[in-house]
Amino acid sequence: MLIGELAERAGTSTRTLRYYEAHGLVCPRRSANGYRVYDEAELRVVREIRALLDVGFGLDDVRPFVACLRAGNTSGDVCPDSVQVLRRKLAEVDDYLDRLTAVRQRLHTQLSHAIAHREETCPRKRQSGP
Amino acid sequence: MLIGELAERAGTSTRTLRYYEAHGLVCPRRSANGYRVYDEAELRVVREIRALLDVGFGLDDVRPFVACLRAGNTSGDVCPDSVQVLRRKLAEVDDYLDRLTAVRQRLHTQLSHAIAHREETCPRKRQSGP
DNA sequence: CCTTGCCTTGACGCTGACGACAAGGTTTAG
DNA sequence: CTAAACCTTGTCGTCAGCGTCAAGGCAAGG
Repeated sequence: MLIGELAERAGTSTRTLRYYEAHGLVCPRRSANGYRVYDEAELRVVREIRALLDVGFGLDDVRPFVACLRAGNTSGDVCPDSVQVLRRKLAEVDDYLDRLTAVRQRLHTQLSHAIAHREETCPRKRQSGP
Repeated sequence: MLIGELAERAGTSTRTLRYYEAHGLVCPRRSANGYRVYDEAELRVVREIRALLDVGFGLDDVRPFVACLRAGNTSGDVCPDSVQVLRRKLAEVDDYLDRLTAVRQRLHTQLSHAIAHREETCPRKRQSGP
């Protein structure tokens, strides 16, 4: 399978695949003319990468999962390193959720206050100011 | 007040203040030698900007609040445009919270599954594989 | 006069995951 | 022969909010 086919089957671009390769996530063989040749297994790898990136992982976070798949596992998340990343990411997400919830609360309060204050400040369009 | 003093009092850097100016958020007078001169009111403006950026707003989102303060209001969020931005941002945050919650759920499930699968795959260090 | 410490503009660096384009080689079909 | 449709490497651009020099002007103290 050449890069174009893999890209289409994985729902991404050739640029992206070359980018992953440059960062050591995939390492295709080369045919005589220098073309990248991927085998079927790489499709699953690329899909794993994409899925994890979509969830907010960085390329570095993805590496253990790729290695896990390469090690012959049917799923990329069953290896210790992957589990560790999962734990860390879960904690990060929890943290972010907390902060975001706090921000939400703050915005909500601010909005209510602003509206109330507006009622008070500009009850009608007329103003009696100096 | 010169730029250095404002930066320190606002808890930020001179670079940041010049950046805000370049993006039309502050517009100080200039003294004879070309130095930026800010008055006290700008301190509140800069603090408002910082507070909103910390909450995840972009510079464009901040503009209405600055204008609102400049219009003489004691608070930057009482003007219609600010309220509109607040509403939009609140909606965005709610949206993000939803997605993040979904991701959290997914990570949680994946983690449980991975650990369970690991118990199953590697109960002891020995393996009887092919 | 010299140093110190402010200030000025200008321009590049950074982070991440690519998109877009350039300039060219290869293979196949007509 | 040539066009089409693949492929190659390399380089620059993107978004945001600054950090970090660089090179120089201005003011005050010793």
